[in-house]
Amino acid sequence: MTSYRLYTSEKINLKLTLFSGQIFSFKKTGENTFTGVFKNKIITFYQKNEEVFYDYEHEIQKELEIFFTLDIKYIPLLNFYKSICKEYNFEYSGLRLLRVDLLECIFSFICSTNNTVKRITKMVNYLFSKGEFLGEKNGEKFFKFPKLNLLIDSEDLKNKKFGYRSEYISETAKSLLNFSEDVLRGKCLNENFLVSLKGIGNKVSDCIKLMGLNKLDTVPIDTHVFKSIKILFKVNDKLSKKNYFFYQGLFRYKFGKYCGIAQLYIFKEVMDKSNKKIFE
DNA sequence: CTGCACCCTGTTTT
DNA sequence: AAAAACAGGGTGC
Repeated sequence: MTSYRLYTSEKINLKLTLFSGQIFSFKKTGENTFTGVFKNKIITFYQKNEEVFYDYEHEIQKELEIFFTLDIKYIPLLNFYKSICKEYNFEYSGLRLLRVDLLECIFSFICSTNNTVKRITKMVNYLFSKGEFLGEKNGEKFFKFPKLNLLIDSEDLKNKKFGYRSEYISETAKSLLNFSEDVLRGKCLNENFLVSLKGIGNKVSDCIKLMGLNKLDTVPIDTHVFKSIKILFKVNDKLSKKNYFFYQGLFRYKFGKYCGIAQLYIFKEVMDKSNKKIFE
């Protein structure tokens, strides 16, 4: 395990980014120190002033640039959003959109329905605990994401208070069992595949596309984002299965091909304003 | 195809 | 103190 510096053209706020409801597998393991699993190995990030360092088996600058979407320059993008939208501030805070491992993403967001970040985190940690043990950091244990056959025991999940999501996880694991990860990636890019899985509707599917499939023009519409859509486009409507794609199209037309990032920043502002403690 | 009750559980509000 | 509503939706009738 060696320590490396992550070189970034824009400052990253680790805490903001790792606990913003995009990924649920990182744990605080010290002062400004966060540990999780990246590409099946333990990674520890820590922030010293504005610089980010990481402990990993080897140097992974390029891979982390992808993880933190450092290939996209947020500051010009946010300036553009400021120019076309006065309802929100779009202040760069070091919050980054993440590109998350596809399988982790799928099962995390199945857990997310009608749920809070706190409990999603608990559930996702339990799923990880079924995987191969990797090691400990500051008393916390870390595991690889489990093989799919370890996720089909719905009774076990029910006992762990997964509720009606137990069947969703079990059924989806069974459905995905046949595919290699490469094949799966291709299939998930298909417009209709994700929503054909149990427990995945439009919103969860869009979360998976945005974070797990590098489709940055995707805007997952939850109740909070829909509230801001009503303000932005001056409509008074209810979100339904039918008009979901209409409003998504409206949002995409306004904010362009990285509108998923606009969504992330708007969502954050809405959460901050409504004083909801979702980020902890 | 649309609308709507219901779903598990933990927390907050009434 | 108990009940209802809500929480970053989805399913199935």
